[in-house]
Amino acid sequence: MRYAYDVYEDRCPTRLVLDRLADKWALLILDRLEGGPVRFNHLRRDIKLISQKVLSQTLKKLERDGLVTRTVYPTVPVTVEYALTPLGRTLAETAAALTHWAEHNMDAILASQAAYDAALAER
Amino acid sequence: MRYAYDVYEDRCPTRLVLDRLADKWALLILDRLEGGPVRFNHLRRDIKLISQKVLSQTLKKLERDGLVTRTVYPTVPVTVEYALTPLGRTLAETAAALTHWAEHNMDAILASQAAYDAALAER
DNA sequence: TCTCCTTAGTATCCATTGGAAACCATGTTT
DNA sequence: AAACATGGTTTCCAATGGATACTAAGGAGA
Repeated sequence: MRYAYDVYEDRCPTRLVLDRLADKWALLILDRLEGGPVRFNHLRRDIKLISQKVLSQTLKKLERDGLVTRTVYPTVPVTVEYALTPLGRTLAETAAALTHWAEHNMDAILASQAAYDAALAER
Repeated sequence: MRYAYDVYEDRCPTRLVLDRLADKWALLILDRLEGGPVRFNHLRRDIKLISQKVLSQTLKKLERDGLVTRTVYPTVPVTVEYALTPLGRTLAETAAALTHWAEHNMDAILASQAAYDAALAER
């Protein structure tokens, strides 16, 4: 069985989506939201070195795609909570697989990079 | 059980790896190589609209990370074949999950985007 | 022979993106 | 009054991305 969409085709909207998902920050945010709703500055503190601009932009895109909801509570100062939608949750599982793969296979990759660089320097 | 690495930490090398994997083109290339070795120009034709520069750069990074091998055959003109390493194959499965997710959930995302944009225009 | 085609890239240029830092409004605490 | 919290936007510069043209080596066709 085949899908109606094909990521290998330019013009295919999946390209736009893949472009969105294949983003370091988007993956980390989705991963981080899996445990439940999180506030803006909380995300900012958890995901080290993400800038406010990029966090804000990325959340806006994820909200537009229907992966994340944004809820404002009229406290003082205002509280804004981000949470996964059901659709977002299905993606977060896939995203988690990627981040876990990275954590899991880090040693092999570092070793390969060292060997590659050494071989290059030798020439 | 916990890993020795944590993607949420800056300084953690997994950040660099996630940065590499969280790339539209890298995912598409890994996905494409799952079926077996493929030549440079074949990849270029298959992955529509990828530029030669980006394809070349991405393959080089994947090779450095030990995910892809590059084999040169002294034919005329020269043939260069790219293939997944065993490590690369484990990642390709995860990458495939992402591209398939995109193909599978495209309609829901397009609908969400349309609703979001309509609500924005209304205001 | 001259020109075009193939291979797998590199080189160059410009536009878009990314990140660092400053700034904003609002209101509480010190 | 000054500092801190909230959740952002704005500004600026450096880095990245993509389009295009170019390279070298050799084969095929005119």
